[in-house]
Amino acid sequence: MTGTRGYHHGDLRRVLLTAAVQAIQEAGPAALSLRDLARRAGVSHAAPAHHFGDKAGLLTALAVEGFDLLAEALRGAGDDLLAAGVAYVDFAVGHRAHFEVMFRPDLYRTDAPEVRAARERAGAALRSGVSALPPGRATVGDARGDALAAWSIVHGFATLWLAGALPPEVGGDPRDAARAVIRRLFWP
Amino acid sequence: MTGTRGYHHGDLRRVLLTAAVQAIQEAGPAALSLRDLARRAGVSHAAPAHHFGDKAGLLTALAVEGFDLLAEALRGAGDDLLAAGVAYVDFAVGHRAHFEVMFRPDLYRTDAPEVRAARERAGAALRSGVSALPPGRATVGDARGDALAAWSIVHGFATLWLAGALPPEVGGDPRDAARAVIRRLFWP
DNA sequence: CTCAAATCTTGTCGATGACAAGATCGCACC
DNA sequence: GGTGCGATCTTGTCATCGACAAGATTTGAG
Repeated sequence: MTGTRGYHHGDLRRVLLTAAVQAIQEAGPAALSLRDLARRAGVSHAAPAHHFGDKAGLLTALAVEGFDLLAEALRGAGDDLLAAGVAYVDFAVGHRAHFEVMFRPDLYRTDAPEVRAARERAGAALRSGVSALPPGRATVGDARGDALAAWSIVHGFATLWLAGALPPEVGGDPRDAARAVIRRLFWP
Repeated sequence: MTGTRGYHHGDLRRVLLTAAVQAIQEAGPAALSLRDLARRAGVSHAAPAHHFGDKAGLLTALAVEGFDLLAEALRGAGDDLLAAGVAYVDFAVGHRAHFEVMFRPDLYRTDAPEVRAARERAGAALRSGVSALPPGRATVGDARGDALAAWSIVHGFATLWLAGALPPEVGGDPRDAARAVIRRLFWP
């Protein structure tokens, strides 16, 4: 139970997921290799298949974990729109590997029941974070449209940040830059 | 010059790029295979390497082409902010393969000089599209911040749309949905 | 204590990317 | 009109990868 010795690893599933996060942070999801993960974990090349079936299975598990981590982060931000937006960007930067997998439907099985459920939990947290518009800026009509606009702007900023597409003038702190961007949406 | 006969293909480079666009649209960039492209083009498995060096080289060429197509699309939209935003989303949906490669730095050589140049051309077109804010909504301070917010919201919407992450209530026409989202940024 | 299921290993196959070496073509130059 | 050289494409090869099959080891329920 304490480590990696013995025939049975003890907690291989978790170790593989953690190694996958590490590997994706280093070289992106495209370069991910199950055999490399097995080497990192000190097990044989076929061990990962037992826990995840195939590569898409491992990434499916990673996506589920990612949506749950995102839901948790958004809940922690409370009902404040600005805080929720910053939390979204902060999650993307802080859990880059999860985030990069979650929105790449060609990499995993988006229709798996666990994925649907986790995605729904994150969606509920997101809607809750957007539900409270700033005072003096009541919803004029379509609250769903407000939510979509808010999601779009934070998702776009996070994606551009992660892609390294933003010019250097934006600065080095994603939270500060994100705040300035979000403010322009509902505090014009 | 007219086709694929003979030892020399005639226009293999272009044919391979077109086949790559097709293949990426079918199965995503992760499933792209140089040997599959060679089969589609009717050439040997090593022919692509001559034109692009390696897989990253082919995707680099695809990214350059994508940034140039984007610049062209944005210039076509003129100086209208709303039109430029819709054009951005329209480009992402209409040139899905290019767009999915352009913002994935782990897939190609983002520091190649041709990439830097093409990216700069697209960036200039983008800034020009955002330069003219709607009447009655003059820039209060930071025009660069306005541009970043506009880029973020259209990029985020396009990415979420392509990922199939948006709920069905958004509707089937990305241009209409994008217009509604963009309007919330500068016409609150 | 026994045995079945869970876990991991070894072995293998087809596919892939990258590289090397050779064949063929086209064109500038004489 | 030839000729040689560079560009283009082919064939051959190797290490790596994902997936699968079959076997070995361990755990734990009964």
